[in-house]
Amino acid sequence: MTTPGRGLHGHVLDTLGPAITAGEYPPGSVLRTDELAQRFEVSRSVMREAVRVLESMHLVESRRRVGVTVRPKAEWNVYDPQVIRWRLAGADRPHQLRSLTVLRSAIEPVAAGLAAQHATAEQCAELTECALGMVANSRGHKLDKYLVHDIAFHRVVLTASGNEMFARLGDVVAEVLAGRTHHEVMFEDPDPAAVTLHVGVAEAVRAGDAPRAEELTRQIAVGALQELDILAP
Amino acid sequence: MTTPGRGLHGHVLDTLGPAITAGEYPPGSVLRTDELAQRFEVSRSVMREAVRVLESMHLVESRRRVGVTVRPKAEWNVYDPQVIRWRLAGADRPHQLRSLTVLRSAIEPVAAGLAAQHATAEQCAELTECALGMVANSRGHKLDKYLVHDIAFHRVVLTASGNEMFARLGDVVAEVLAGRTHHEVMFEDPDPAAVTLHVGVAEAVRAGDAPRAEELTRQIAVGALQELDILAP
DNA sequence: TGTGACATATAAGTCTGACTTTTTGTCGCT
DNA sequence: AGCGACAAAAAGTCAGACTTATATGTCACA
Repeated sequence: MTTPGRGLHGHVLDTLGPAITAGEYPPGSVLRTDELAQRFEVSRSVMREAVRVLESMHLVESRRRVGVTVRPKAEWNVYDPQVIRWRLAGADRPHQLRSLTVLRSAIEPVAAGLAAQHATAEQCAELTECALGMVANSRGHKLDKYLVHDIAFHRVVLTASGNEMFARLGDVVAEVLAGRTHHEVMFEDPDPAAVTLHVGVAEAVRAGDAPRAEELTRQIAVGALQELDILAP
Repeated sequence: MTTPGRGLHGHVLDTLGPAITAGEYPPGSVLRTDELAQRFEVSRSVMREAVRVLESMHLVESRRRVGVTVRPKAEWNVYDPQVIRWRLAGADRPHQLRSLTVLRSAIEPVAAGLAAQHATAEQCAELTECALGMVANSRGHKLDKYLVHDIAFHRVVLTASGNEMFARLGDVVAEVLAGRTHHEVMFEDPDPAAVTLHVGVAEAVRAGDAPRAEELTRQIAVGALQELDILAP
């Protein structure tokens, strides 16, 4: 997604970020800039830049005469895409995946309802195209191709909602869907009911039927929650 | 909220951040580190740290031989609390307030439903206390006191949901509520219906009645949307 | 006239060392 | 025990020199 390790400070972040978000340094742990600079074999300037970025994510706090202290998890900027990626890549993955799926279940139905009101003709076309692509790859071990269309589908819905906050969740949803397909419990072929629901959403959006688009998307969300045993089946 | 201007690089951010998020530099604009360092009368090291932070927010992109280019709005990390504050403080305020209110309307009902299932006894007590505080200050020009309890109420609900992503929206909701009271259209006294709804939510959460908590919160959300003319009355 | 290789200028990136500032812990005095 | 002065520690700041990547212009050749 984002270019990894761009520059020396990026390389440092690629190591320190995952370590912190994985809880390797408990809250209150103290790091010292000079020591870190030595450990990563970079200059203090580079290390300081890395610390500034971690600080802007509220992962750490830098105080004079004390050092760089790790903040409690409750203060982290958990919506930062970088933080989300780090957590998804580490031991926190299952927990993060659940949090995000609950978030999706709240957002996407509303987004679909708004999309039904605001989607352009072009977006409607994209949507049906995505739905068709899902149908076409819903049988016969074509999970990867299915995934591409699934991701595109949800991204279009979020974008078409016309709300910038929703739109920016496209990347997050993509990570969740990809994660589910590649690492979590995903049956050999996707649930046919889910595929049908996606087609229905595309139709509802095209027809401008907001309540129906919202309701169908809510059912998709229920399915996603059930997959992770968040909701009783 | 967050300590402003902590250190020189913080002061630079306090000026550059609002300027960029206000659209003063159109997407693609090129800034040069050295020039900025001169303008703000800081060393290049400090300026570089500031740029790194802006880069981590996806507000700018730094490339060799080119400079620091401003990214299009669609790529910004719009969930970054700092970015939200900057936008709320600038000309983008009304638009940002609308986006956030729509976000709230999607999240909070679900959060309330979850809170009804997961809230501790202590959280239930806090909630009723907040609701009572709202009732007590709902008449007679006590908007500021009312606001305090209103903010606390929504923060408790979001926290009690047990979802970390929801919980972290507490600050955002606080900003929206404060913004509505202080700058936007807010009648002399809060809508009595809204107050009643809050009391109802507190009761529903205490009773563990998730559907009711969700539905009542949804009605609160509808009210908030109507206030901003997002929803037809 | 167009195209490819090459040279050059430019701005970010990096490193180092010296200095400043703030904060905290400690020690001695009352 | 309380209080104030002092010293140490770590981040913060700055200046300057050097490195590296790369966009762009130039020139020879087809």
